[in-house]
Amino acid sequence: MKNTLGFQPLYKQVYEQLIKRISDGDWKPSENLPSEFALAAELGVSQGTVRKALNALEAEKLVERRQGKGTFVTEHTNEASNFRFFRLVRQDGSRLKPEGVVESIKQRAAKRQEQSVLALKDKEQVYEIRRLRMVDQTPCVAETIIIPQALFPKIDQQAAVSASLYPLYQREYGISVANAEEQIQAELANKQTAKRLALDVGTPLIRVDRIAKTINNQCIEWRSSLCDTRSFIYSVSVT
Amino acid sequence: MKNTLGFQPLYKQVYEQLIKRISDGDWKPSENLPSEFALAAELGVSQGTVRKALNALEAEKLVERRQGKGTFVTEHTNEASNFRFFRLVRQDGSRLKPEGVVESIKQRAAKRQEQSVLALKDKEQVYEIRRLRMVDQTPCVAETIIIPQALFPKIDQQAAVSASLYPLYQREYGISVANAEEQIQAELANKQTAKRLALDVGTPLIRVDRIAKTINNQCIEWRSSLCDTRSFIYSVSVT
DNA sequence: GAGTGGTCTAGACCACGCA
DNA sequence: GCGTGGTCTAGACCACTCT
Repeated sequence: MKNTLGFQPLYKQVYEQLIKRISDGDWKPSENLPSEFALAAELGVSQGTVRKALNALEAEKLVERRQGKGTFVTEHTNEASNFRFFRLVRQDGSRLKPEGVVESIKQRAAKRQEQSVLALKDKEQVYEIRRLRMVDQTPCVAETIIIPQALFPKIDQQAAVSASLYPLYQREYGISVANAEEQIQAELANKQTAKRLALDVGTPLIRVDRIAKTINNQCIEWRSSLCDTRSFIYSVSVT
Repeated sequence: MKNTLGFQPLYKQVYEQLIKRISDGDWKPSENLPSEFALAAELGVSQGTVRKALNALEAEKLVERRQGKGTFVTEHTNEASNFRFFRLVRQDGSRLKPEGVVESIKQRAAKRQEQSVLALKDKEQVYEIRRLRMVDQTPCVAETIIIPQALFPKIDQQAAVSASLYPLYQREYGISVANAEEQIQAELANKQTAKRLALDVGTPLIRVDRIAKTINNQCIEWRSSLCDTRSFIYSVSVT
């Protein structure tokens, strides 16, 4: 790893190298990476350069570093994943702990739009998961989740689909969601949605369309959530 | 600035010191900060420590650094400010350049909720600005903006209120918006909103409530935007 | 060419976690 | 007491900008 051929700064090369090895599964979630000195020796760079790469990985939440313990691949626990990706909060700003109720899981061929969003081949299979998220026994979000069958085989036989999905993706399939794009629109509850969320037809809802991506920017989930925002509010900070 | 008394790391102290001097106006927007070596000499620390502080400031978009030129206090231009804080995009993801049409600017006493959000005293005065944002001659957002009169004197006499406001705040009043919290709810267009946005009563809209803060976390604006999301979509990335 | 930030290195010392 | 990451320093060299 000399700098003679590379156009990229050394620490960037180290960064990419580490990303590759993490996504290859060289180190599992919650597993210890080698120490800074060990990585530096292995890659033939100084410890400071490795540190810069590791700090960048930490900033993107791909690893967690703890003084005295070491560097760990970020693990999606139910709490952390929920805190990071579930953006509905109470009026006072406090966070929710929603439970999931699975309505249905179907396997079918991907529709055209799903093919393009998830980069699927023609006629490729997907799972369509329909869930309700409940807070205090009251439904507040109706989700439709589309994931490629090839990436998540037999997920319809998993009992844990009612919990947070991202920990399941990571634990059972080795797929970690690294970031997501969300798009929000307003719409009215139709008859079916009204029934799912136990509210009146014509109630205004927000539709949150999320495309979730891995560390390699591969799109692995398309999730559409209809949220009743009378009790809970979608909250985000702009920096 | 020795480390004997400080509980904080040196670079953090430097960081806070620089924030203070920026918000005191020691350096104006788009003005050059001293070089790393000059700051290091002045503060009695090494250049590497100053660099760490400056990089942190850059990560929070408070300064911009350019190789060969120097470090500058971030300037809110119309384009940059719009790109950063205006989150509606077209269906294809491309960004909008909205124009503003001022409907009214009134001065009045702050209401109770405004007092608490903006940390105002009883009976303190605010401006209430009502604007429409237009794209291609079509109104898509109806805004109500509340700002303390004490911070923005005579803003009702400014011609530039129809443009992006944050550049105006910075240029005319020396107040820079550093970050914001947005909360989103769905609601139906009432008669007045329907008229403002030229759509039917009962059309579903998203209400985006934004609280904008300065570098010192002082809340300086409360903005409520009603957005027609049939043509444009609120877009945000979750990391 | 002079001055700026960007990269890379090497080494010292500190704070934390654990056996 | 050892190994980890966290801080701080000092110095070398590179890349970019301006004059």
